[in-house]
Amino acid sequence: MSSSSAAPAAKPPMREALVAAAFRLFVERGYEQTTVDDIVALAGVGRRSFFRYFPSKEDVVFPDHERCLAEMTAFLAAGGAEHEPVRRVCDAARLVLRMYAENPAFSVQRYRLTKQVPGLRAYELSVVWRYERALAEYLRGRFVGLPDGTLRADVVAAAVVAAHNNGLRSWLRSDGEGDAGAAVDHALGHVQKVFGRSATAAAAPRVNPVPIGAPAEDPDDVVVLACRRDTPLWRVVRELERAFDRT
Amino acid sequence: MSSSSAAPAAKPPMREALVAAAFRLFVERGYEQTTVDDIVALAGVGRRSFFRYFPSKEDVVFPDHERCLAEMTAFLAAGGAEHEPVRRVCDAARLVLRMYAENPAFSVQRYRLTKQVPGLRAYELSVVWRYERALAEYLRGRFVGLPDGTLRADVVAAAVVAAHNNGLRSWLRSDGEGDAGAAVDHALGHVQKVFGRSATAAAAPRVNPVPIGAPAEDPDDVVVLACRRDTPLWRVVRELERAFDRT
DNA sequence: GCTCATGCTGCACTGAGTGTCATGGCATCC
DNA sequence: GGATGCCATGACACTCAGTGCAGCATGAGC
Repeated sequence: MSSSSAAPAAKPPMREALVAAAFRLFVERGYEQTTVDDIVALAGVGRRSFFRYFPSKEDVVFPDHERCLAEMTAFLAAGGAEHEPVRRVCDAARLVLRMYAENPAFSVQRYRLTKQVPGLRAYELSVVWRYERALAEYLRGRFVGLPDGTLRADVVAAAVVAAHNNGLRSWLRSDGEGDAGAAVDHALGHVQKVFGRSATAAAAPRVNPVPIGAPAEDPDDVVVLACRRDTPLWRVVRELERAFDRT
Repeated sequence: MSSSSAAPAAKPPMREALVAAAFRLFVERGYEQTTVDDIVALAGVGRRSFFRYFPSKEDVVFPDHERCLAEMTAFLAAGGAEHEPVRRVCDAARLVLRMYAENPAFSVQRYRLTKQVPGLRAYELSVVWRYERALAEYLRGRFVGLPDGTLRADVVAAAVVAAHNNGLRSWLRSDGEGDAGAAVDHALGHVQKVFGRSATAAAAPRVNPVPIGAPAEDPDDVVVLACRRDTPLWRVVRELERAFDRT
């Protein structure tokens, strides 16, 4: 009855069987106390088959990150120059959150595992690093020509990943009860406030002649005036007036 | 003749002998092509002694990070509330750079190794992660009470680490020829411009009553006034005057 | 029925990492 | 000076992750 007609479905269930067996044992007796032989014994398959589906014991804990990374890469490659770069990478980060939110129970279990097993933490870091590199590469392309383009790309990518993880972890700590999307949106919104569009102005420590009276196409848009603290007051006022006159 | 009188010196040179032997073999025939038995054979010691000095084969590639991490932790713990938080973590990051710059040739060799051996890259990521956590913990303490304090701490820590690594890597790519300090200073300066002190104001879209006329203890210090773009001009001026009056 | 391909299994092997015990130097104490 | 205890090292055996290889099943195509 299980017609294997549809193309992308009906893959061999051995992968899922191995993941299920592995997590049962990991939760029961711990990751390091579980050998690969234990896993394949419980799954009822040969030991060699395990390493056919997972290149290492750690990989069975993160069975879907490879797919998600491919999705993110495709998402970034698809977006042309019509999107604002920082917003684009924030949206890309939300793809990762979506993957976590699809299986809250699984994600929470995995979070507890990675929190206490150093080897898994290291593995997770290498996964996160690949996400961050994907974001940074995209931003480097978008920032090409800007002064310190690669530096800004790296910094923004790191900030986005940190914010995403901050929101994600607070959701995971709540055992997947709260609203994952809201937590991450809030965190990413913070980063967008700091870097989105105004980052250019904030990085240049001189009076910024942006027309303040212009119509507010983005209500959250801000104008930044920066000066050295010892600037004479009359100069601040004069530069302000000059900026206002440009309107 | 080698009087072992001084307390902190004359430690067993076996550690250094193992590092030297390991690196000779790593650069000669590659990291994965070198077994621990090869290393101890070249160093002329027993295999068990290797794991007495290094908990894993990877650790021999990063023999001084543990010490550097301890230094950073101490540095952050020593600094009271009199230092500006973002500047403080930037200075802490410079401790890592100093460690790299002490042995340029060694650092460049290690860089080439970690660049092409995935296992070493993963290990390095876990080391960097511990630095980042140290910075973030410090910042969380300094940002306590601020809205989104932990989020800001995580984001700033990630940005500082990313900037530091950006500068460090560009120096390593130049085979340690250029000025490492200048590269990292430039990168960290970028982050300080974005987050330093003004981060609070930039993140909160309201007038920030920082006393502008105060003496400039730091000539690079900046004051940021942020407001929504559709704020009436008279309100901007009034808030400015009010801020100035606080001096 | 034969064959070829594919996927699974068992087996043997390498190499990292650990526990345990014996040895041998070295300082101390009597 | 000799006995004692400590500590660093070394030697051996063991577990377990990961890999290469060879055999064996099943299922499709001719």
